Amino acid sequence: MGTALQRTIHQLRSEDREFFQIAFSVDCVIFGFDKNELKVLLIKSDLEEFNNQWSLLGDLVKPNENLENASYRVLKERTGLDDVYLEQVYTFGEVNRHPAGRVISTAYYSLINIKDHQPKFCDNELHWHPVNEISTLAFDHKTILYTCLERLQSKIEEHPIVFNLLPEKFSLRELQNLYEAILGVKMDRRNFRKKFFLMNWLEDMNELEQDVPHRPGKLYRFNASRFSNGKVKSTPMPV
Amino acid sequence: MGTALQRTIHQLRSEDREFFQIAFSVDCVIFGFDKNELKVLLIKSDLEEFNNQWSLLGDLVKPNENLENASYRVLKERTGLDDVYLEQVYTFGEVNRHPAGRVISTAYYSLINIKDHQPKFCDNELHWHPVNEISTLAFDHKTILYTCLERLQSKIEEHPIVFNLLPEKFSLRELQNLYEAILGVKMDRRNFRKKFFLMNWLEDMNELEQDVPHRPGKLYRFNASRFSNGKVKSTPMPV
DNA sequence: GCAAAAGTGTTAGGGTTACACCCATGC
DNA sequence: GCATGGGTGTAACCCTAACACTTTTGC
Repeated sequence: MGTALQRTIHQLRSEDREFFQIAFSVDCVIFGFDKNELKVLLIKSDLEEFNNQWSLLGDLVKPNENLENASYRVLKERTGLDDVYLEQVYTFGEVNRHPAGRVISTAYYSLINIKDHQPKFCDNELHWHPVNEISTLAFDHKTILYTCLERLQSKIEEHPIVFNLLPEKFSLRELQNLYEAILGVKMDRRNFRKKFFLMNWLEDMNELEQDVPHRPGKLYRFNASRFSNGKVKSTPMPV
Repeated sequence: MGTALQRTIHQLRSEDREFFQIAFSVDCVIFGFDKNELKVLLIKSDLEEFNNQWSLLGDLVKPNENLENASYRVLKERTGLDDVYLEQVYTFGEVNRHPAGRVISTAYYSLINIKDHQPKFCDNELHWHPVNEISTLAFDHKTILYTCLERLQSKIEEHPIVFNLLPEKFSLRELQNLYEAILGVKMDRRNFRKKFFLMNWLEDMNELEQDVPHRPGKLYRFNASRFSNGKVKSTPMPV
């Protein structure tokens, strides 16, 4: 199956060990939202050490490629998407975190809209897993996943990034379901609506949901110009 | 001056370029507090490319050393201190950030108490610089410094870490001056006292300041047990 | 008409902010 | 006694959280 450098980092086998002094990789926690669940895109590991466990998508960083570009490349190769939201979270550098040798890895998370892009990779070894139902992952990927999830949770409290997980037009109910899925809490519907309208992040499309078995809700889209005009609340603690 | 691997990463010269495919380093933003100013510990760069500019303290990560240990080692070698507060912030991986070749670097910041430890390194090329008076630094170290400062600013809003910058016993005035120096804002004295006593992080030592030309203030120390018992306020946004 | 979710306002409580006077000490 | 900063309380405001009924649509 080619040389070590032709494999993705998580396919490297113990017999590749001689190639490494310190290798450097990126791992992408690719979040999606579907059926009211937060999901993460995983790939089957073919390392014997990890016996068919699932792992995050990652790859070695090339000598002439910066970290963010490496993450975009992984995303592009695996999902066909560019122009996605991407944020660096943390770098994992434990000596024995990879069985094939020393691999330091920087974790990024990205937010993509499953509905518009799922067909592009439904036929390979990738799979969307509900974040809540994941018990084990290969390597230290469970730690990486939860570190990224915590970052996402705190990020959405002040920044309008969840829109990257939704179709262009969405109802307030969908938006609230998404917040509830990410934060793992239930929220009050009236307060949620009030807060979002106060934030001034939404633009009313003057359209209604279609094909719902109940009163249809209004559709909105994220209005980036309103956000860049508006100020993000900052609380200059501690007093 | 020895081989490339014997030099610290920021002393590497262009003629060392051949050694690199990708090298990996840590950079430490070492914060201190003195004379009501937030300071950072810097070292003179001897790269000709950077013509005597100041730079952060850093070093290459060894193949059998994890990232945090590498940071502790830099701190120990340079300041004689271990057991300091240390937090990873961000990894900087631009292709051309180091003139000697490709160096990816993970930034950590640490908080140390200048007053108790300054004598240990007053005689070498290290110097404490007021953060507010820094105009340029070697490499991308100014970006690294400000990234770490922003992390510190948000961190102290919810976590009791500033005590690492103070002597064991301190007055509320000193504590407030420290918060003001880090956050770059003025705060109301009465509200500051009220909030801190509510937080329940402080233990009254029943001692007073000495040798001050005015009414002496009470001395306190941080009470870790109170903190671990107490809950940190969390605001489950966005609603 | 019935089920299901959309849409809508008010109130109480808690936290934050703004603000002024007396007190203790050194000189 | 005077200069300096320590120590203290209250009131207004804002934000958050809790809470129930009517409306619209599909079936």
